[in-house]
Amino acid sequence: MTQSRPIAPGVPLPTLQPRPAPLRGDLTGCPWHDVKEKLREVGLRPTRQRMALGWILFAKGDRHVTAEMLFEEATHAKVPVSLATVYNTLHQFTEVGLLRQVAVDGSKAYFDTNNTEHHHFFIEDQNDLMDIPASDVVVGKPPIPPEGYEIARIDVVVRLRRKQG
Amino acid sequence: MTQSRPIAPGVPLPTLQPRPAPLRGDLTGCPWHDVKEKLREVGLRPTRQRMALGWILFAKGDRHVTAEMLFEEATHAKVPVSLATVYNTLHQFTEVGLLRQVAVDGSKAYFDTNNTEHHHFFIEDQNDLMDIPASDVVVGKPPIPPEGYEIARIDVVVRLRRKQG
DNA sequence: TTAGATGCAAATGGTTTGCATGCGT
DNA sequence: ACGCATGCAAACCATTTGCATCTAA
Repeated sequence: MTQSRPIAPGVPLPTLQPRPAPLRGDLTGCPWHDVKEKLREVGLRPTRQRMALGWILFAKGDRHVTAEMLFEEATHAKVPVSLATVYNTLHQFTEVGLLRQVAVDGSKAYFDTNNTEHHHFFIEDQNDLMDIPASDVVVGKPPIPPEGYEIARIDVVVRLRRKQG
Repeated sequence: MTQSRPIAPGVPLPTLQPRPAPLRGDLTGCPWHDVKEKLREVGLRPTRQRMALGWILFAKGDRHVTAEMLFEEATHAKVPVSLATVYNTLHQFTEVGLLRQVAVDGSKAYFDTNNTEHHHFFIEDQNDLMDIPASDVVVGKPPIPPEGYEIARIDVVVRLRRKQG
């Protein structure tokens, strides 16, 4: 990461009208249509590459990806996408709350498709991220922020190392 | 940050003999001698630039610095140091437990002179870090790591934003 | 004397940007 | 058609590295 782009705080929920009820009839279970709808809901035009990236990201359940990983997957999937677009898309998705950027400090930026309240294990030797069930880490009493500030988010990263290296 | 260097886990304490008793007589309170001793204790040769950087870092109480900040301070203090040496020194200090690298994900790496158990506020707009008193955030029950792994460290970053931007 | 430190500049590598071209609405 | 999206390549910037020169022990 090179420039300081604030990690999307909380969830700056959709600017567009949230569908009143998610009754999707026969579209249910069709990832492709789900992605299209997801994009519409947040006001992003469902272009070919956004659809493809969204499909890769959200079809397989919770994931932690770097730009490079996503780019590679897209390429393998024969989806023509440039790395710049992958970066753009990841950031746009993050801005609208579809993704969450995880601060592990490593050299790369990680994006998490799970935008619910939860924290992470980080395996240092492998640069590998995994979710910790929300129930498993309890942040006791949140600290009182200084005057004029409020808590945007609390990140907990539990760093793991191999037992007795 | 460009390459993935694992954040120094726990505190890989000194390789050298820890002084049996810190009875320092008239040296007490002299930051310069303290730094020299600190370096000796961890087995680092007290060179001119390490002394100077150590003095800048540790004389003023708890601090959070980036390589650039430390470099600038040293330069202002008329201490001839190259940026590369600042990086080297920061990492060496971190390896021996004199510093602690903080993962805020930002574009830069932060180093904290407070290596005791504590967590951080991070003010997103200002890229500013501050300590949270250890008592103020309670990580309830630490999560159970996967088989074969143990917890190296738990990092908690409380991200702050200005109230009602 | 000599292993370890330092400085400089060049290389690295993730990420961003500028601008011409493409595509969804 | 209009304007956002995309691709490419160059720019960026924090950090690292190679190597020749110094310096603490």
